[in-house]
Amino acid sequence: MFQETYADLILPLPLNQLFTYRVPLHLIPLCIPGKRAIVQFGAKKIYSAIIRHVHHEGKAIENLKEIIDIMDNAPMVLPVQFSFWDWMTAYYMCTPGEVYTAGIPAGLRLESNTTIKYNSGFFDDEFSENLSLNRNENRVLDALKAGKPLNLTEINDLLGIKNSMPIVKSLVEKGTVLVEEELGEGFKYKTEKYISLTEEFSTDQMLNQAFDTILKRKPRQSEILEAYLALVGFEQEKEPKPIALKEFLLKTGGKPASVAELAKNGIFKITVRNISRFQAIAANAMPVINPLQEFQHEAYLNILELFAQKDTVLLHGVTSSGKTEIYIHLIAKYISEGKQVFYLLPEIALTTQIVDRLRKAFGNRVGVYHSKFSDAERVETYKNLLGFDGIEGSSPCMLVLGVRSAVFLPFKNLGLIIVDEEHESSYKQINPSPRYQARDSALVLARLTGAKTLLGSATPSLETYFNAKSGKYGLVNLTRRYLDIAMPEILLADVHEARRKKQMKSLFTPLLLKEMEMALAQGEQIILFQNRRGFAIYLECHECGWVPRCRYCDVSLTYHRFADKLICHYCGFTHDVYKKCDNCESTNIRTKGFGTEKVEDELKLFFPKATVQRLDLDSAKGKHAYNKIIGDFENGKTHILVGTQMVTKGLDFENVSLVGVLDANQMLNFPDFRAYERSYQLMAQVGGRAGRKNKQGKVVIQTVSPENQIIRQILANNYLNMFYTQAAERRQFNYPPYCRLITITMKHKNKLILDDSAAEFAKLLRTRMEKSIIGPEYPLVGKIYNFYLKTMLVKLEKNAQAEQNKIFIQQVASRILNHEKFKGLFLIYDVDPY
DNA sequence: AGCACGCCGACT
DNA sequence: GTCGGCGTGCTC
Repeated sequence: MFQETYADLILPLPLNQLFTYRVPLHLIPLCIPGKRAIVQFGAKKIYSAIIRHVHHEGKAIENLKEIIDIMDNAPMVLPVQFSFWDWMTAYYMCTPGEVYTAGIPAGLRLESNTTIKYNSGFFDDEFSENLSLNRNENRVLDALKAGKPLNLTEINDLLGIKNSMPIVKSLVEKGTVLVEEELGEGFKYKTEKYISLTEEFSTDQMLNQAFDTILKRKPRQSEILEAYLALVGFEQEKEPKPIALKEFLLKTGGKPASVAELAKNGIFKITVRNISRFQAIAANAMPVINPLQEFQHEAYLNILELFAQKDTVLLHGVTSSGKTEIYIHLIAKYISEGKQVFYLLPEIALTTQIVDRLRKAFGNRVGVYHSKFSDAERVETYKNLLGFDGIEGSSPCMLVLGVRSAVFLPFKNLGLIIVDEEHESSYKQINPSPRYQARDSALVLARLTGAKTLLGSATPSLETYFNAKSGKYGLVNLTRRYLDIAMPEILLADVHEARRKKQMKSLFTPLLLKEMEMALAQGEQIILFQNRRGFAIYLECHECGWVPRCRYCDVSLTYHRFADKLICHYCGFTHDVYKKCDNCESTNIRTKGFGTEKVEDELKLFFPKATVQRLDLDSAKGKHAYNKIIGDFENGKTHILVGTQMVTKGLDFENVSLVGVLDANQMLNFPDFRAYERSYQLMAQVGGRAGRKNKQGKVVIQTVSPENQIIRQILANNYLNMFYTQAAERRQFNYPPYCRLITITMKHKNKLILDDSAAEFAKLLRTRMEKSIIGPEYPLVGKIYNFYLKTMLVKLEKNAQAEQNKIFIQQVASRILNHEKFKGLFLIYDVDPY
């Protein structure tokens, strides 16, 4: 009996369901889970969707649409990845489509775009009199007649209205324009032309004949042919060797026209090959793996021993203990056993420094997956791992260095995952959904693939260290520094006291100034750390205290000197700098607070001869800006580097003798249960940048509370002490690692409805999770983009059935969302918030 | 997320 | 009247 075939597909949309399509007969043999299918969704949109299940149970829905086409010869998403996707969807309370969007590079996700173009078959002379076009319709038509096709957004911009659909529709009805649905181009191979002898002319005999006849009076072509034969080393009866045209012309100085002539005469064959977008490492580059020092070797053996019993090991090694060297030896071991290694690291730590080091050790087998790479490059890496990148002679990378999103790569033979700087908060994706923790996700990936995981950090997160202490993870300590470089000396500068004695010079204490002068005098470099978070510059009226605020959000606007504008950090709203107070008309308006920009300015006053550079999100925006700043500092062009968190990340500089923390309290006072842990981590990491082979470095911490617990622990370089005191607090107040958190953010345009729905939501949740629900409360910023916000914190007991609880939350949520009274309510889940 | 549809206030 | 904003519902 004939059975209709159906496929459940994942569409790249935030919809909490799969969609069933009919599989037409001719596509049935090709329809395999993991491949992409092209389908129409809704009235016009066309997407590439992932085939999740193929089956014969037709839904009760009439008129199921058919799959238009199936794109791939083999699955793009492997069975293990589907397990991983399913886990992520359930754990982070997101939709399959969101995981698809996050996990597959954009070049592999096709989506149609609506374009509107002038109907050239339409003759306006004949009809224009009968057409009554209004002003907007005329403007659109004129623009289309004069220029290229436009999309809807462009027409919206052109007219300055939000929805130009009705206008386009009217124009279509009048026959003046055409609407086309175009599928995006997606990934394209980078190609290169190659030349070789045609088969016909692949023998001595034929070549001689060619020289004597066809090329007799063609000296240019003869030269080219001779040059080719000399270059490739012609051998009788052997396959003719192709050579890249570009390379050939460069080496021989020949003209492309002569080559073309030879091809026309049937002697040369020109082929087009797909080539890699990544620069090849010279074939003769010998792998360099430095031997380990004895204490490092011990740790290495220790890790391997623990891997025999545990799936996860934490390598807790002080800064400059040479963790990377140990990683390299582990990678070499796994690769030699034919296993792939995935090296996960934070965005900012993935620098040329580390890539070069690993390339030196592992040559061409290293793949890099970074957000600064173009999408085409990411597609290439993705396909390379699948084993069909279409590039001759390439094989799947054995080592992949990647950032957060690399956890989605299709490893086929994974043996080891290394998570470097494991404590880094940037492993957590905040927006958009899925709000996943890449370190935690990597652990799940390891479990699913049977790989081992090594977590590495000088300042492990409380969660990880807790797991190591409890025996869930193996623990290896590295307490010595490479070449026994001394730990830096840490000095406290009491800002409070300096203020009292009127000794503060702008942002600097006398101690920090003195140390800076000394370092500069000896030709040494300085890093200054100022975490601007929550402390940006804003304007204030000195007469009445008025502060400019965002029109849409409940926050004050911050001043950006670079753009000379006031900007809302939440919605991006910008406003010109106020010259006059909006409240009292006074012109006495000043800036308050300080960030890295201000520090940079002040430094120029105090140290006019020193070169100062700034490293933060603003200054490192461009593709190469970051590398330039780091490079300048590395080779000594810059004397003082001022930066935010970015300066703390895994960079090693030879000549830095002094690190200054400008305001430790700003971090300590941040309203978050992780503020102390973070402050410790940041200060320990940035402090670790100080010190050189033969000289002890210095760290100066400016603070108003020198007796603060964390400051004391930093001073004593006592991570363990920090761990125990912080863990005790977490236990007392029931925070991770003693429980799991979920924050639920509710959004509505109407404040009253928001309050009502939030109260109702909390009430329903409390029926089953009485003690676990905190709030709802207004967050620090109570209104963003004209939406009022309320948050609720869910604390799940460590051993509670987390999955059951999440399902319960979602059930309650759908009741609330479907409630007539609460229309227009949005919910955002953040599981394990950071 | 798009996109269609329908309601409603504010202009020519 | 009609234009354009905005809320609501649906997508195999």
